[in-house]
Amino acid sequence: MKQQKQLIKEDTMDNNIDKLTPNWCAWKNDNNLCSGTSHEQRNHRLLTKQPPCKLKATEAKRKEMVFQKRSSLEMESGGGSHVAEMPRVPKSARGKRSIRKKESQGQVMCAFDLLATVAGKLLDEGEGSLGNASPKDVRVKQEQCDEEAKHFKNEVMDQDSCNESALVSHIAFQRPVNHHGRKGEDPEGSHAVIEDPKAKSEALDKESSMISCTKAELGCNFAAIADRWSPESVESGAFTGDAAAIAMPATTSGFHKNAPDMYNLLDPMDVDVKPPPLVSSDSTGEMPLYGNKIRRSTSFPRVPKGGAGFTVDRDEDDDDKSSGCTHPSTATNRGFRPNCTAGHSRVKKLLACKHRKVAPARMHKGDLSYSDVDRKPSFRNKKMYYTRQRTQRSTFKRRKMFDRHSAQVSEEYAKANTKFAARDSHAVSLEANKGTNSTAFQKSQESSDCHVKLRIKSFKVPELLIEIPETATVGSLKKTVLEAVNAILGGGLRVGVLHHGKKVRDDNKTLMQAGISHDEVLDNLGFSLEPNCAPHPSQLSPPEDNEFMETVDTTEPLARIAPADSSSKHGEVDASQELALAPLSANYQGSDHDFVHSPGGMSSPDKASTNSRAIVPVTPADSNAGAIVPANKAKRSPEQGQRRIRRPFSVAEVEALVLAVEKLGTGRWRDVKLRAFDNAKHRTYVDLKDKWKTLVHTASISPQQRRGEPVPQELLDRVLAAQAYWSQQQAKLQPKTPPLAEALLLT
DNA sequence: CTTAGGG
DNA sequence: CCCTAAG
Repeated sequence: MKQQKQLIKEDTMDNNIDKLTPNWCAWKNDNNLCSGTSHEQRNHRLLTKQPPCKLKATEAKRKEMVFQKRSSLEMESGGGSHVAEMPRVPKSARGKRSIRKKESQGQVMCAFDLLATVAGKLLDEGEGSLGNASPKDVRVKQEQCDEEAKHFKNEVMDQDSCNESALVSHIAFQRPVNHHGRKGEDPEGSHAVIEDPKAKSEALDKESSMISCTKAELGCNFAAIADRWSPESVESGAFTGDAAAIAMPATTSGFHKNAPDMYNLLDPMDVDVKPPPLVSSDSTGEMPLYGNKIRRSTSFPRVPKGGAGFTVDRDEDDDDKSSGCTHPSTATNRGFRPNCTAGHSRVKKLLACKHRKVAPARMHKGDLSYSDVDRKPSFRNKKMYYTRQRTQRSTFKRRKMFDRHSAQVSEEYAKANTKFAARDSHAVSLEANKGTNSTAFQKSQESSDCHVKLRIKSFKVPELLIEIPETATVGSLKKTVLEAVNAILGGGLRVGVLHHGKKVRDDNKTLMQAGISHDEVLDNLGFSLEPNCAPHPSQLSPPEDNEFMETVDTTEPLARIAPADSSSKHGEVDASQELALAPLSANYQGSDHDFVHSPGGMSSPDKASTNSRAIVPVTPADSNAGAIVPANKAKRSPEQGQRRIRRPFSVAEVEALVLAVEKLGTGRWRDVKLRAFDNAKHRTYVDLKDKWKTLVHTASISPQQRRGEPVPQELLDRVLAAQAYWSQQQAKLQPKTPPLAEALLLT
């Protein structure tokens, strides 16, 4: 056992070796054999009392490395299973190196309560920290840009550029620019016109006097607004002065099926940007404010500086049938990987969430949330995933209380509330005792057209955790904060509608049905910006919503934060940020490939190869999707003990699993995990083991008795074959029987 | 932390 | 999927 571990460590730590042997799995196998990783071997050793062969293994590893690499490659490619092993990133590199380093350097997290930020405290506090630079408050982050980091960075860049253009084109294509009234224009023009033909036609069917837009629509509108919170707009102060004006057509329904869409990260892109030019400029890759470093900010169209009114044009049929919230991993984040990665790597978002193990596990490695902080120990571990998950688990109980508490707090922070006030009545402002308030809204209603017009003066943003070198400039700090905000708004944002303090969950209800009518006192209508996590039932019930109803005019603050020097000449900051960021996305991507490729036979080669560079959303299987989402998706389960959501294995995953098991054999689930599901953070080796168990069972029962997504018989056959083979091996207890996976495969 | 198994 | 005993 020990030897095994040691060897594994070596494997993971020795970058050089890793690099020399892309196909480390192969030689690792060998090592395992030597080190007696497999049961047979272990057993054999025990039986034969063979002394551990640590040295032997190690030496063998190096000596045979080359050979192994070659032969294994041949073997794998020839064996019918095209496991295009992507160059693996040594665990050591994937882990939270940055974090580890940070810790060692006595960095301190600098948490900005966005709320406060918005409330205008940011500058005071933020700058204060910088200025006073008490070692405690400032974290110095000095990451070394090792080759891996660079590599990753490059990859990220590439991908991003692709994404960007892709996204832009997407936008351009799907959303012919619609110009709509801007705030201040006559009632007619100020209506948010939803151009969805369906909606329109349906609208006709409805009583014009009915306020029937669905909540989803409302949400979309807000998402649109949120999107406006772009650097440009902020910089220009547009956001500040411009209250977002939304007018919901009295009779716009028919978005039902799109409802889930509102949770989709793609939402922001659906916003109709007023000036077409902007879109185009974006597509050209112009990055007004941030330059290349901040890609995510350029991922979607920005609102013109003028901060002109805009409208939401929501129609896109959603490809995501899954309620964006329920399946965070799969559905929600597809479109925004870049955002997530970028934003999250540097910003630790405190997602509320009493999410249990899941959430942390899903966070990107670069993420460090409060909760994570608590688990510091884990971060030093090379095996992040496992560690994390486990840690979570083990720590979970102990931290129940804490979690609960933080969860609540976070939730509060996570909500941005909106307040509506009759147009004529000035925005109502409640005491923001908590300072958590985020939004101030004004609602203007015109009974004449039955539109409920809302004007959002400001939003509260979820709490953010920001880390920045103490050598960073104030400007960079501002920039960072802005970025953080953007990350949230752009990627992990959801809008919740509160009515009378209660969350209105049914997106298909019309406003009228929900009791939100133009002639109602809308003071009870509120909106909340929430992390784009899977909104779990539990989280939806917050009776305390009222707390969020406080209204604070945060306009000013916002403006102040945003103006960060667009020209960030703070190499340090950027560098560190990038570093932190790059590995993340790279990892993700890499894993992506890994995953996609693993299934070799199954997934079309094209797909696989293309995928690497493909736009994020393309995620084929799903396991990967899951990986992404995790980042900003804090699954919140009020009940700490919430069971993990069930994620049925896709055929692709099954194939990957089968493939891995064929090669590694049963009983080495951790390796299987590493090999085939390294990126599927939601799949633990236990899960894989269980899956295999069920697969074996499934394979042995009649097709009629099988349930769920049918697994190709071919795979099941392989399962049985592999199972048989490996059990036999185990039975034989033959130590020196190398994995005859090939044999199996060739059979 | 991993595995193996039962639930 | 969860939980736990064992190693």
